[in-house]
Amino acid sequence: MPDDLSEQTRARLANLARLQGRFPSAYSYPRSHKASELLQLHAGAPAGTRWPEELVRLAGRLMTIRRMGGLSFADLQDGSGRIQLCFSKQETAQVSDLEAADLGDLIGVRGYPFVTRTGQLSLMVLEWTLLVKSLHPLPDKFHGLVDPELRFRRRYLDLMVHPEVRRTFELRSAALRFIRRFLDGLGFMEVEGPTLQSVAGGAEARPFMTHHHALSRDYYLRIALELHLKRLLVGGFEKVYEIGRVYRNEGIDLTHNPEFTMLELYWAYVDYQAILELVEQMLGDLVRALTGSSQLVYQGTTLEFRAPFARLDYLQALREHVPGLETDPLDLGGLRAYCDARHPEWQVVPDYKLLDKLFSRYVEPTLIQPTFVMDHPLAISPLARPHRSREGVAERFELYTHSAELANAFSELNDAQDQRARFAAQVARRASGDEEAHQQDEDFLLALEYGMPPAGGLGVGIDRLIMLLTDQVSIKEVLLFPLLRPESGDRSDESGLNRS
RNA sequence: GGGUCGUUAGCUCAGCCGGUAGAGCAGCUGACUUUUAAUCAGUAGGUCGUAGGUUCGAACCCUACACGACCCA
Repeated sequence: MPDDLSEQTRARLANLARLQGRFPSAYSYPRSHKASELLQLHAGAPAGTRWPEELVRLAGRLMTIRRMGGLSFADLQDGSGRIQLCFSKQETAQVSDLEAADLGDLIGVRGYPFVTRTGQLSLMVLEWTLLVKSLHPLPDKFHGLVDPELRFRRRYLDLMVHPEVRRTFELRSAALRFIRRFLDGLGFMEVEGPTLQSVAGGAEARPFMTHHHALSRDYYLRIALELHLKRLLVGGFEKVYEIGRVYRNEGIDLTHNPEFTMLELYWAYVDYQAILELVEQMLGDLVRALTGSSQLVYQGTTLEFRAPFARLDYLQALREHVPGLETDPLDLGGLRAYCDARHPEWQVVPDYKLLDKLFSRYVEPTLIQPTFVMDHPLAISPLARPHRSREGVAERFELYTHSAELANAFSELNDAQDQRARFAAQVARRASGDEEAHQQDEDFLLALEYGMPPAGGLGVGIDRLIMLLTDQVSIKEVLLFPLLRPESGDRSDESGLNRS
């Protein structure tokens, strides 16, 4: 045995050696019930009841043991919940083996249900077996795992000891399942675009770069799903969606993780009004499916998801909320002058980004209840179609809730020549140092030149949506494995088991 | 990128004005047949994030770095 093993691991290995002869290594353990099923089965039975004929088998992790000489109680946790086990010298010869059991061990038990004096449904164990030894102590059984860094680095421990964390991810899964079912029900087809792309387009963001050795060239990880889904519209698929990871090379904070999940959908022969109605219905139904009502409480604020959601014109909102703004927001010169006077700290911000700056600063904080912000300036909507009856704006909307953007949609630009001109403007921005501006994507333009049907499209940040649904403030709480820097220094792990 | 705070036993945390390290849980030994944060008695366990510096003496003061949390850009 290596010397650098912790005292606790050493004790567990000794216990393992003691049990190994008695319990052959298990490859399976047929279970008759899950913990919660058994609890439900006998819910409400009076204290003292026993079902000695009813032999059941459970398997799970030993979370606590309370030894009292000839009688011991323990809690067994499986995927469904926890149930109390009882080991009595009168009922099983294996009480002494229990001395070599450690918290965290996975065990299988056979026994019969009964209700204790205090009314707790428990399993009287007649026979138990070790399925695998846990070589490390569990986190504090009362306080759990508090250190956020440890929680994310060893998410398995977090999940093991915090049922509410488990519930967050179950809810995430349920929400995604709901969305897929909803879209499938409308006749949408789920597709998968490439994550390795020679041009990373569809959004304004810095991409990650990687290298393909056999092809001897660099590729980007995708920053959006958009441009390939639109190629599918050209190809004749009329209702497609993708739920997938995108990667953006930017900082990490409460609402940003470098990889996150987007939903994008494209629907041929409709405009953004149809998409708006779809969003309204999908989110309304989703909230109802998960909470049982049209309301959601997020950070103490009750959000009402009953249709119709509020509508707010983008330019109108700027005029109303930006103090002292006299000029037309579309007049970039006037905007520059205003900002120079009022926000000198934005002098390095390019003119075309001032709209967004002002919107974030003055309008977003007011958008608490679900609100569709309508018809954004064309200058900040390079993939959206110009508004059919208004100058300078696009047929576009974003849905805001609790001051956060949840969805972004437009009538998709399908004029190849206009798109080419928009890209050219983006490339000029790039040349002037804006690393987030779009790159020219000739391959995409070629597709557009074959003719993409008029269409509505939608993007939804799934992680932000899940945060809202699970009342979480940090995106790390809705990602199973958020990105962290590698731990510093020579990480000779505390068990030494991974080293030889 | 800037600022603030944090990092002490496997986990959760104390540690005063700088005087040489503490508790609870977990572990180990023992008692205990209705406990459920079991209880009781005993016991072992520490590169105090890392590297420097100041000092007779540093977990504590100073500097740099690493990782994390929060705030700002």
